[in-house]
Amino acid sequence: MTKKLSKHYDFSRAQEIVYKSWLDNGSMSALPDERKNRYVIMMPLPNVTGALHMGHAMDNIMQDLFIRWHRMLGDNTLWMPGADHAGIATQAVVEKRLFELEGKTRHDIGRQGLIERIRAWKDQYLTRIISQQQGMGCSCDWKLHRFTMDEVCTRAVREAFFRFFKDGLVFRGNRLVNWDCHLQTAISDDEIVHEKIKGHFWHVRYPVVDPESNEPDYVTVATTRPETMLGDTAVAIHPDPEGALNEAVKEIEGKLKLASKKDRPEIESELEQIKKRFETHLPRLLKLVEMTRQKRMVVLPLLERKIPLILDEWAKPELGSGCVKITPAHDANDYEVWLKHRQEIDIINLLNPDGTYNENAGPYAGLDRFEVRKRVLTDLESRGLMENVEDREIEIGHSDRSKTPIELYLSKQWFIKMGDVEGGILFGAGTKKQFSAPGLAQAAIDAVNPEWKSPGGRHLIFHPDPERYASTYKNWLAEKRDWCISRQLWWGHQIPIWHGLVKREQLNDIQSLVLNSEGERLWSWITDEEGNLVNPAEVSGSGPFNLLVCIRNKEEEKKIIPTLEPAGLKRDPDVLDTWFSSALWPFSTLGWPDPESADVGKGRRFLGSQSGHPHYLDYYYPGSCLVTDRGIITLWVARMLIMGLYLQGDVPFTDCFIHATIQDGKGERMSKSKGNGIDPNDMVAEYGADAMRYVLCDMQTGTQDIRLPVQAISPYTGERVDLATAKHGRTIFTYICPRTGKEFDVLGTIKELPKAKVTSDRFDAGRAFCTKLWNATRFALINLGQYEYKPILLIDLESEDRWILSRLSRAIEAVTRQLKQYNPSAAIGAARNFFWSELCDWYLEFIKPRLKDQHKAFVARTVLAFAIDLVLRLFHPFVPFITESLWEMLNEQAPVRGLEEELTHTGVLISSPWPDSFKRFQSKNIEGEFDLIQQVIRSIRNLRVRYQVPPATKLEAVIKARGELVERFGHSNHILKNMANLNKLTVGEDVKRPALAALQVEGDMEIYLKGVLNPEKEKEKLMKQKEQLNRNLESIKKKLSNQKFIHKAPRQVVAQEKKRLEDLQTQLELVNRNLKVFS
RNA sequence: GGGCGAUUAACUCAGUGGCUAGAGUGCUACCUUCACACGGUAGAAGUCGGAGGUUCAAAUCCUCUAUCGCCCA
Repeated sequence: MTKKLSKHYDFSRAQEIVYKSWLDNGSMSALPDERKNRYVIMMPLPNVTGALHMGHAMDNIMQDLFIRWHRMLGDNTLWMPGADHAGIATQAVVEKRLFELEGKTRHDIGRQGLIERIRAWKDQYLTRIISQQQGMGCSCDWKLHRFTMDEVCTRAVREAFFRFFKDGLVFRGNRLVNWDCHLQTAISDDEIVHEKIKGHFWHVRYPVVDPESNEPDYVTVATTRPETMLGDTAVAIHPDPEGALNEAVKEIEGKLKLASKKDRPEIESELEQIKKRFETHLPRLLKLVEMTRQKRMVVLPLLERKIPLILDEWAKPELGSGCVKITPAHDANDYEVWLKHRQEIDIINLLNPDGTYNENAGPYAGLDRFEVRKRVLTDLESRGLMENVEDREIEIGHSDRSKTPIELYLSKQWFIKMGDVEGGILFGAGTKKQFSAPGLAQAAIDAVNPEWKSPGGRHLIFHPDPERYASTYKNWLAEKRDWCISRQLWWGHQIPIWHGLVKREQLNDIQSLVLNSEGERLWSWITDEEGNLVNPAEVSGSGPFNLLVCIRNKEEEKKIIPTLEPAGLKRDPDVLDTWFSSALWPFSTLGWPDPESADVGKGRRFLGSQSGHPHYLDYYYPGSCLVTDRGIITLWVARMLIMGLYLQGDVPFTDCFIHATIQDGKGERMSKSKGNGIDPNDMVAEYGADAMRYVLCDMQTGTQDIRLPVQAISPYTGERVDLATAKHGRTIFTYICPRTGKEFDVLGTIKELPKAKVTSDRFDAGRAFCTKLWNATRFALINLGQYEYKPILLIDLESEDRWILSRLSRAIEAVTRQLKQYNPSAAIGAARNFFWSELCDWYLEFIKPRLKDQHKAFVARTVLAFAIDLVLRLFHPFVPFITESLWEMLNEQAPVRGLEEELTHTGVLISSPWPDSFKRFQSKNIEGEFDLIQQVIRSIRNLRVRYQVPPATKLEAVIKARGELVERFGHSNHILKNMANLNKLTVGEDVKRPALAALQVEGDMEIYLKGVLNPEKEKEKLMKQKEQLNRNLESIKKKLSNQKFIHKAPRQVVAQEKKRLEDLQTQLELVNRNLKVFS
């Protein structure tokens, strides 16, 4: 059968068969058992927004690598797969499609209608995502697959929210959101496209109220959005304009000192202008500061409203007039100012949700924002309040979805309190791991402190660069900014709070309901104006009261809603931030709060205890390692830590491996929506899963970013077009085929253009590797013949066997060490280096003669089978399909492998043991000997190339070397003759230089190749060598003559240099002596 | 604007103070040798972004600077 093995690996067939066998054997199942050593990875949930791209592939393959490695190490492994409903992103995609295809908005089809559409979308993409993951070989337990909106997760979300609420950590407050006036929804920062456009900077005068004779009668403020002035509630001035100007001068002077000549004039003029301000602006600003202290006011033109002057550092004396208008409800910076001055100034919202101005805009009420701008400008002009207008490039945020300009809009949102809380917070309440910490954020910060330990004795470490990523994490958490958890969406977990104004008498009904429910099943509070929560039982007054009721679960809802709704309480329409549910992922998936009663759905694995083993939550929480991209350290990792600590009393995982971000050839982040995303399925189809995995593993070094140049396959010629250099067509998603000059699309955005597949020739290397591995194993299988294992003694081994075993042992050590250090590239590099450069390039060649020799074949076969077995194990976590296929063939040919003892295996590679390092095989002597042999063989090959002697021509060689070396060559004579294709080899200390022979000086050896000679060539070569030697000698001599080096450098380094000097001198003498011969 | 990081061969990347700075791809020459041409052998190719500093010694540490990327505002 093996003889029929094709030269190339048929990956598509192999992948299908192998994956099915893993599924059938239950090789990927996670079941609690008696093992104490577990390894748990919770998959970073892909969004159901769309299909996966190469960034996800990297993430999944890194996880699979570590899961497979730990499975082979004998750990009980769980890799939990799943997907995220991704609220905003998914709803946006579906809404966009709805509008494009049917011209409808969500309001046309209603909440239920939209949710159904999104569910259908989700089902479609979830299927696609899973097929992509299975296609690349992910060995997760699919029977555990979770979705953030399935029953198990939904229950966990409710429970978690309830606990936060009950502990007083949820509150409602104001917040500026990005408002899309067209779609009438808040949108996230990622959905804003920033564009630079040519705009204007209008300088407007605000008259001072009752100015005295020595006072200015107006202040000038500048704005790019004049219509927002209607919402101004103050004008700010820097509290210390002189100091601020001095600072500015200092800074520019500092810049000037370091500036290049070219940049100087510009900086000098800038400096000049600021210095002038001490005369032109400062007196006026100082006067205004004084007036501010006297609580003076200015008049807001058009509305004739009096607004105060305030002191705030946000006003920059070095810019504009030095004064700045404050519009808290429609500008993020101004809102910050308002927060600081909320006792002194108002906040005025001007907008209606549809983008028209409301009653606060006085005469402008009811007009659209664009119309308001026009009228405000005309009115200011006509009143002579417009000082001047500048042209200026301004940045405007547009909604990615409606393409209309974004407004900032003040709205009520729900928050979780991240800061410290008086009296601290109890973490892990009700578990065996209770502890107290000052606040949610603080607890998560503590968790990365190496000194800190959870009650379970754990903390979190980032890899591969612990400090860098921990600092990203800590810096973000240290701000302790409250977490806004509400979103004005329909797709997601609706906030389980019912609220509204309740009259005194109805309050009693609700209160009795609270009292009637059992224990802690229900919790409710009344908010006061500040958003603080008060127990209804303690409320006095006649109302109405603003009441919030949080209901813990669906069963309770049924009982309580009939009372709540008639009383005027309505469920909050908002849904929770997607990250709220994904932050619970490490335990919501395991059935928390109660695995025994978790409703897992059809065909899924039961999470309760079975066969006397603990249930999933007890057994698999806390997990081991989170594998993700650095982009979500704050959004997700930090929040998982908070949730884990707060609800379980322990970190959700002890290690966090941050892998590289994949970029395209231009250095831009890869994403499907940019058109530079590669679909892993396409690569799997073109190159095979293993080839793709091989390259991704090889690319995963320590650095943050990896460029993966992408090419489109031209639909016209089938040739590859590099997208980093290709010319764009009419949009950024279309390119011009260089051969035909015709345009094609990479995303399918323009229907009349053909769509090109995106690929990358970077994967060629992976395919080449797979072919090599395939053929090396094929070679072994062919040559094993009727091999039957018998134990052999180490004394039976030839020197090349001992050499390859020594190298193999070191390779196993290196791969294992690099995996421990989270360096997949170095790990696969060590494995490849052994396999390709040592096993294939040398050892297989060494043993070819023995394999043909009946008497010598057995030992060679034994070592060969042994080495191939271990190579397949070493490569399995990286390239699982091909290794598993080859494993099956190897088992057929040679079911038992081993040297002195049999190697154990399970029949399938996925669950066979990771190799021990066989340290006893390591020998420096034998490795040194083979270094020498390789050196000689290379020299002879080199001579052949120089004299163009075909490799097939047999030659005679003579080596002159020191006595100890001569002895070494003694027992490897046959190897040298074989590898260098010699018919005769003479080695000795005193051998004579053959008359007609080319020469290579290698260290202190002289290697002669008989039968060819060109004195000129020899001379040239030796001269070159001499030059090189002299250069090196000079630098060493210089070093050694430096007394400081002799005295200060470590003794070892000095000794090493001295030794090198000697070696080089010996070699130089040899070269010189031979030069004389040819002259 | 703040933070983090990158800049090393044509390309993609290793290399955290000490041999002549490495690998893979690509390139050049030769080789269809009975595992593999998705292969083999040999080779060419780098003033380590720039400037300054610390050190006996710098790609590596420090300062500044340029360019690019990411996160946050």
